[in-house]
Amino acid sequence: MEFFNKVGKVALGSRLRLMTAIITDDAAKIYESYGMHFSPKWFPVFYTLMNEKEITITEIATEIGHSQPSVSKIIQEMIATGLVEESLKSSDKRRNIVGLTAQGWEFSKELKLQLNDVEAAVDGLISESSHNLWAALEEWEHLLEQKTLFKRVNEQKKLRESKDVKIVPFESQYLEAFKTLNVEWISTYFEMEEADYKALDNPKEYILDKGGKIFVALYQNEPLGVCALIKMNDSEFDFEMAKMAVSPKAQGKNIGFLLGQAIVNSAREQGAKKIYLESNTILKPAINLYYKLGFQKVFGLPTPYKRCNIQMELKI
Amino acid sequence: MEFFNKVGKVALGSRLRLMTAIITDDAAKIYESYGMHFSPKWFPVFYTLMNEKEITITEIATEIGHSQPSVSKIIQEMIATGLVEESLKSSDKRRNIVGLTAQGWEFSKELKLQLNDVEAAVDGLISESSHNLWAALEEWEHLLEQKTLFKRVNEQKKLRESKDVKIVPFESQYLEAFKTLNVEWISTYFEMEEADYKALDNPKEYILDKGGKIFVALYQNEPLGVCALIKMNDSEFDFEMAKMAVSPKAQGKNIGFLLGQAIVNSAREQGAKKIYLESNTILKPAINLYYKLGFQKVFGLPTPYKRCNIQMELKI
DNA sequence: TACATTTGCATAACTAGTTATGTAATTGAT
DNA sequence: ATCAATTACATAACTAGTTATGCAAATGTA
Repeated sequence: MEFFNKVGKVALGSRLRLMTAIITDDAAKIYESYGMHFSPKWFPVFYTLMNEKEITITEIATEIGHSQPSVSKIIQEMIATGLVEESLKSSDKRRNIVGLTAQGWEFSKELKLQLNDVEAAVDGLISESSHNLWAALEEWEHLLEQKTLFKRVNEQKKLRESKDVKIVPFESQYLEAFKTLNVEWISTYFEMEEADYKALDNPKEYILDKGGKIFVALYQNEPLGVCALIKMNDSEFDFEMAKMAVSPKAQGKNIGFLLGQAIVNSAREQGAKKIYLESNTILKPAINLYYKLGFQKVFGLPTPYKRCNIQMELKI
Repeated sequence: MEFFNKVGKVALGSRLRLMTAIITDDAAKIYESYGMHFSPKWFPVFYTLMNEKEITITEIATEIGHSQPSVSKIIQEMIATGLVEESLKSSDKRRNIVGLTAQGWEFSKELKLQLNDVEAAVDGLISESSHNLWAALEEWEHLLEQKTLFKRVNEQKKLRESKDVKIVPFESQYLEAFKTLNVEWISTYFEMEEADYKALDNPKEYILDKGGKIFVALYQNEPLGVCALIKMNDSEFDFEMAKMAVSPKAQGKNIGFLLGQAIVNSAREQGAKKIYLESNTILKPAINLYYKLGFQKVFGLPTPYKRCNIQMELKI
């Protein structure tokens, strides 16, 4: 298909569907040419019955990776042709234990011959090709089980968008953003407190003039994230990371991580030994982010905030 | 899937279907996470419209390898969401020329970003795997175009069944088979002639005693094919291959070829220089077989048979 | 110029799967 | 012992494709 070369690998799904159609169409012809009245879609179920002798419908479904209704329908069709019988001995009347009939067993002998031929043909195809389709499918099942395509694409998205994020030092034009972004999330999850208003209304006095820093994340030149590095009173070398806020509409762009990195780098440049932070465990993505940045839980330090129920520290 | 390892490569179709389902399920999630109201199945059509600007439904169908009704339905769905408009200028009123709306073009910009992410994710998967699924699919499309799976399986069947075919010299117990197998095909396509009855009723006198041979093909100990090598009157070293007959129920087991080989080998052992045969061009599989055995057309020799319209010869 | 054939498309009916739902039988918890 | 929860299954309704069919428009041909 010329089309696939044009579109590129995003059409993987379409290409797979086409190949599936080609193969199953031929499968139907193959059964016919062997004089077998057998639908290709019956195969996984029939094969399972050949090996398991007696088994319930749900067991077959999990074995072959189909839905239970799918197996249910297939079994009904095979009963109609006389290959399978149902309601075999079971004390549990919900369960429908099915197995092959004498005719089914007879048929399985013919089927085995055909399977050998098909297997040989597929092996031939594999040996003629330099890329092993069968092995590739097996490998992809594995890789996608470990991390879905969805997750992989989202990682790419984050990566791309984080390239458009610029972390810049605070300027007076970002005064409003610094306050509104913080008020937004704090008042969503908690109540604004006295200490919040102090820092958000007067960042110059409470943060910058005391030797702290504020960083702003710009996405397409709009300030969508902020975070402060505040010098702690007790020690020359201790800082607090606080007032991190990212706009909900900019979530998933890695902004939190980039701000955190900027904070840590800045602290390091200033010769910091420790960075401390306070948070609340209901903010799960934030806590995960802090761990990712290298923070560890600590206990028992005093705090002015009611909402604080977890304290963390990063030793530099 | 444990199942596929048990079953082996005959389940290729099932495995492909499962992988297709996994990929398209994730595709739907991906569009959703980008905030796009877009169904994955629309993609090939939409992509074509992005590149072709204006195009008819049938043209799209051939381009992307779908059926025309499939494209017809997809276009209707996309018109309903406002991405596509139809009935664009055309003097031919049967044709429905479709193209993207302004909204469609707007959407295509977003889509391109997403496509980059997907392509990067798929490339990532390919580089993580040792078997390239994308390349394998492309290769298989090619290989199956050249020779379908159906044909490949049939070749394997022939190969297997020809192993169960034994070619043995004539014995008196095969007298009846020699006649009935020949009468069967001759009277199907032509009329029995005087010369037929002579040879079929008295093979000893007319064939064997004159230094000829008859071979019988046994499949599961049943005589299902016969063929004679007859010494020609004019020369010590010339033979005729005649009275080849294979039962219709044993077709496709390579029996004709095996009989032909036996005849040729026997002639060679007796020091033959030429083998001659007579046939009719309506018997296409037979003529093909003779070519396969190495026979070439010759012209103008006398023959007692009305049904003969082609004469062939193999020089040894 | 008339009429048969071909073309382009929509619609209907089918296929092989899915999810959602209802029901009877069994199991578990008080 | 009773009642809620779970389980096994069938059935219904949906999805994404297919082939079959019918109709109107265009083309080809005598």
